[in-house]
Amino acid sequence: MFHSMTTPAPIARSAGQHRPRAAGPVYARLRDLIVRGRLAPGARVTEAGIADELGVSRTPVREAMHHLVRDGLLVPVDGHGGGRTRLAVAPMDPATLDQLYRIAGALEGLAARGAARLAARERAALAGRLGAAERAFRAAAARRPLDYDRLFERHDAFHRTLVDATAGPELRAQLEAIRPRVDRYEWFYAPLVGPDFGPTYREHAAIIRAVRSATAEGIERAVRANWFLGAARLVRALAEGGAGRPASGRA
Amino acid sequence: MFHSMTTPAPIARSAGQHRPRAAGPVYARLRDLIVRGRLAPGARVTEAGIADELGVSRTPVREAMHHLVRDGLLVPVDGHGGGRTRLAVAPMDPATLDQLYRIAGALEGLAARGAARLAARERAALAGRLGAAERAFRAAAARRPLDYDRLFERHDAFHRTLVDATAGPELRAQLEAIRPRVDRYEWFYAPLVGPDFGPTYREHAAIIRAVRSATAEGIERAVRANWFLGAARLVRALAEGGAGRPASGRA
DNA sequence: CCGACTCTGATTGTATACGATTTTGTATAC
DNA sequence: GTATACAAAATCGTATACAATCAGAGTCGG
Repeated sequence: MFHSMTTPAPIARSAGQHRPRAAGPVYARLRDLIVRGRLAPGARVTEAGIADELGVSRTPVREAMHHLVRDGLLVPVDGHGGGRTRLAVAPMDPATLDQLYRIAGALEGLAARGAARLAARERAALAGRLGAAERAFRAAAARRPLDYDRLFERHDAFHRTLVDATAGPELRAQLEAIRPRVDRYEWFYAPLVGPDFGPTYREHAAIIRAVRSATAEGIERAVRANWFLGAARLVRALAEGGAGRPASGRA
Repeated sequence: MFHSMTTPAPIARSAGQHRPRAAGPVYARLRDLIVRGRLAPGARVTEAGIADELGVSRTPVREAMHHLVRDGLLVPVDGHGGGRTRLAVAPMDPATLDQLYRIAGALEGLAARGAARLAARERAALAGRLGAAERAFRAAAARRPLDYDRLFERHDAFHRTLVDATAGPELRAQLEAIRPRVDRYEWFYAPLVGPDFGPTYREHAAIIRAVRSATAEGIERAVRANWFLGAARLVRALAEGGAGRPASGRA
């Protein structure tokens, strides 16, 4: 397993005899593996297998896997009637994508309403920061060849700027909870959408305008539109173009 | 600990020598303990303590506690800077309550939009079921003395009827994820609100009317209003009335 | 009397052993 | 050739042991 990984090396057994907390790194590693498609949808994942692969015992792996189940990146596989739970990488399908994006839109839209309660000075400052983030995103989108890592980072930064300025801790936590899955779809289908980011540019611009001067309802509408339309774009691209990025993992 | 529990007995060591899956029951038990206030906000929770109390080893308790952290019912206590995480029952405060209810409103509102896409016949049927659920809720609210367990069950049933008919699996999962915390606040502050459920009746009636004949926007607005106004009621009740239900747990 | 230091107890994180159940592979009968 | 029965491997859930670290009490010095 993980034949395509660039670093199949064991987990941080780096310095000294210290036994660093392994569950966190294991989780992060597994999550990224799934989000970036190195572990294909449907691939079965076993505790011992991952543990061997990463050079830790089953205990932290088990904890990480439970975490991933909670994230929706791993799902219990069919039979397990007895009480046993065999896990596999969650499948990807357009219906889930649509729901996920709508949820993200509803949550981020709810957060963004808070921008209307900001003082005029702060609203302007936020709009300015969003403009800067958007410019950075466009710059990344203009580079050739496309650097997807950078592009995703810039795109995330735009939304993070908005959320950090408007959402409370609970809302932020909710958004963080679904982000791995959203990122997974984004990463997977990106080649189908790009390199034409025109609609995204326009929707982001509308968000910035709304943050600058619209009512709470207007801001929320703009944010939701971005997510809802993004979902529609991806679903359509999927229906037309077929499979997305070739998964280097194995099924 | 758990002096006030009615059944401090060990977990299901009931039949045969079978070792039943313990993590699930441990989670459910701990969650209910917190939701119903038997474990007071701020109370520290240790793995070994719970394990002894419930007659299982630390392993399933550990799993359950991680689950509860994810639910937001347990939080890492102050320092934990090193890499160690001591856990305590999450505190309760009006700001969190407000955010939680707004999130629930946004999600359930998003779900309820789906009612507008239903066939006329099914919309009417859903409105009928909601009406029945609402009548059951009012009946429970009219009983004296108030049976909170029954009241909560009926109230949940109303919302569940709506969500089950309109939300996809992802959205339902999101709502389930925040429900324990919502229930916790609901349970804790109920004595402050009741027995005057007039506003709740009116808001539920508005939801039913909207489901019967309004647009997606109208339905969503009605659902949101119920949650947003509910949050406002609880926050206000808290500000006026002071502490809610006396916690029988220890701090 | 107050502050810094040390030591001990408590608590978490990880590793490993064991039992139980499911799944898979093989051989045999029809 | 197919299906069934049995055996063997695999995998999960739990328990327990051990190591490392942190919090707090107690003590000593100023």
